[in-house]
Amino acid sequence: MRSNYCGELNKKHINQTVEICGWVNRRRDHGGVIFLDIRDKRGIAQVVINPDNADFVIAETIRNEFVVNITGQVIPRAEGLANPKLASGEIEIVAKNINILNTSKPVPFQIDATDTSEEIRLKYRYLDLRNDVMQKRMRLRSKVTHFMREFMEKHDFLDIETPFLTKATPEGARDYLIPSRTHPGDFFALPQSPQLFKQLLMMSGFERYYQIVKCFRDEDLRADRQPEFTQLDIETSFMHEDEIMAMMEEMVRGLFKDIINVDLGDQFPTITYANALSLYGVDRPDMRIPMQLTSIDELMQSVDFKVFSGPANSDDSRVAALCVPGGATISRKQIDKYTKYVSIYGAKGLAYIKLNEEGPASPILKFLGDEVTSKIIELTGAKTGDIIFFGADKTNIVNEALGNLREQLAKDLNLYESPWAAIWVVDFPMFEANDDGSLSAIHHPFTAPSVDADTLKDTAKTALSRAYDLVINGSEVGDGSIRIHQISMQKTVLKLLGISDEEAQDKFGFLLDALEYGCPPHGGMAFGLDRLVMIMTGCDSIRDVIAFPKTQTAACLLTNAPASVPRKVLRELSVQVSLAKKD
RNA sequence: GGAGCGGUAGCUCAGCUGGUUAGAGUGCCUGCCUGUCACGCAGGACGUCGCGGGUUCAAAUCCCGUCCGCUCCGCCA
Repeated sequence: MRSNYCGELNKKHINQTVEICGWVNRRRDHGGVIFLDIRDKRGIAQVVINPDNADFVIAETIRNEFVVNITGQVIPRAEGLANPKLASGEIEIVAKNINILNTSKPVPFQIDATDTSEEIRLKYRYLDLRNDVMQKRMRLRSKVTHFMREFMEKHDFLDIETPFLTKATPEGARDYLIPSRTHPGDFFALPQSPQLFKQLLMMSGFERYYQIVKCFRDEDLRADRQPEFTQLDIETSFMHEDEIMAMMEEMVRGLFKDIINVDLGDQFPTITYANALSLYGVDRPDMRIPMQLTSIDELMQSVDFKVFSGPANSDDSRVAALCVPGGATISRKQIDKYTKYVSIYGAKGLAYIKLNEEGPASPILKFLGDEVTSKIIELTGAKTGDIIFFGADKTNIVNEALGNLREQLAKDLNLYESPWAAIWVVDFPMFEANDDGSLSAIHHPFTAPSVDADTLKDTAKTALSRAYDLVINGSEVGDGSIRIHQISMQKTVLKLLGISDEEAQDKFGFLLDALEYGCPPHGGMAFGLDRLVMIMTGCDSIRDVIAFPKTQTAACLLTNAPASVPRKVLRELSVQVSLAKKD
C-alpha cells in the first residue's frame, strides 16, 4: 500500500515510481492543475495532478483531511519552484493513480493552525494530535521511556507490575476510590504511587525494581499536575543514597544528552534544603538564575522602622533582600505589579531601593539612614543600575514571596545564566509541624531519618531525613529516599506522626509484618515522566505532553468523563448518590 | 474553598460610556483560474452573543447567580 513516507522523499528518489498514503494537509485547486500536500507521520510531500490524468475528476472532489493513497512518479521541481519549508521541497510527485481511502468532514480547525484554543484542541484531541508539534512531543516521550527502560534493564533492574486496585493510604493526597461489587460497602483505592509495593519487592529479594507506571491523586490541578500522571518508579536494595543518586544522575544525564543533545554537566551540584530556602526561597531552586536572597536580619534589628525591625527580631520571621541586576529601570507601574504578585504569597508589601546614577532612591531611605543603606548595598553586592527588593515577614512568607519573585523577574528580564541547570536538594527535615502542633512527614512516613530512633524522638522537629530531590530548571522532576528497614524505627516514626498502633496495623500492617522477616536496607526514587518530558520539550504544561489529559476540574473534554451511571449499576456496587441530579 | 482572566459564526477574534439589520479574518459552499505551496479572484451561506434571572422604552454591552476553560493561592506525604 505504501512504498515511501512523504517526509522522506527527496532528490534521491527522482524518476522512481512511489506509492504514498496519508492525509490531505492542503489542497490547492488551480482549475487546470491541482496540488495536494499529503501528510503522513514523517512529513509532507506535494502531489501534482494534471488535467490529462484520468483521475483528475477524483482529485477535484478531494478536500482537506481526506485519507488518500497515491501512486506517481517523483520528479525534480523546476527552477525557482522548490519549497525550502518542506524537507521534500525539491521534488514533487506527479500523480498516476489516486485512491480516496476515506473522506473527512470539514475539520473544526486546520490541523497545522497554531492559535486553536486548548478547549477545542482537547475536545477534538484526535485531530489535535495530528499536528506535527504534538506528533513530535509524543515521539520524544516514547524515546524517553525507551531510554529509561534500556538504562534500567542494562543495570539489572526488573520491571514488575504492581496493583492499581489497592488500599487507601493514611496521610498524603486524597485517594481515588473504586467501590467493590463483591465486598459491598468496601472500596479499593487507586495508588498514589506504588511505594509500599516496591518496598515489599525489596523484601522479596528482587534487589532492583523499576516500573513506568500511572499514579493517581485526587487533588486540585495545576499546569504541572494531573490527577493521573506517570512515574518512572525505582527501588534498590543494598545501596547508599550517594550510590543511588549517582546512578540516577547518570540516567538523567544520558537522557538529556541522547534525546535533546543537552549536556547537564559532569556532576550535579547538591544543596541542602535549609540553604535552598535561605538563598532561593524555595526547595526547588532554579539554578539557571544567579540571583540569591540575602539575609539582613542582623542589620535590621535596630533600625527605626517597625516593618523591618519587627520581623528581624522575631525567631519565626525573616528580613531578606533580593538584588536584581539592571533592575533600576523597572517602572513604578511594574513594581506595583510585582507588589501584587508577592501578595498572593501573603506578603503585605514590597519595599525596594533603586540604585540610580544619582544614588539610592526609595521611599524607605528615610527610615533606614545612610549607614544602613550602604551596608545593604555592600551585603547584596548591588551596583548602580540595580534594584533591591525586600521581604520582611514570617519566614515562609518572605521565602515564598521573594523566591517566586526571583523566578518571575528572571522570566521578565531574561536573567538566566544558562539554559539548563540540574541540582540535588538534600537534608530535608523529617517532619513539618501542622497548625495544631502535630507532625506530618515531609517526604513520606517510610523515609529513613539520618539519626537513630532515640535521637529522633528527642529532636523530631529538627531531625533530617535521608531524602533527596532532583530539580531541573526550578522544577522538581524526581524525589527519593532511603527507606526505613527496621520495625522499631518504623514504629517510632509512625508514633511521632500520631498514627496509632491500631491504625498502622489496619492501614499497612502487611508492611510492618514484612519488615520483621529479614528486610534488606533499601531506597529508591521516582521521576515524574510528564514533567521531565515537559521540560525537555520546552512546554509550559504537562497537558502538552500527555496524549489525553484532563482539564483543571479533572474532566476529559473528549470523552466527557466523569459521567453519571445507571442506578442499576450503582445498586450492584451498593453505592448511593445523595446529590440532586445535574442537568 | 478562594483570587484573577476568558466564553460572540466551524475556528481565531473585534464589538468603547446600553441605541436600528451583531462585524472582521479564516474555514465552508458555488463559479472562474495550468505552477501553487497560508494559491488567487468573484459571489453565497452560516449566530441559543455559555446558561438563568434582573435593571431598562431598549442588554452581546450594566447588575446578580450559575456552568465551562485557563493561571494562581489553599491543597498536592
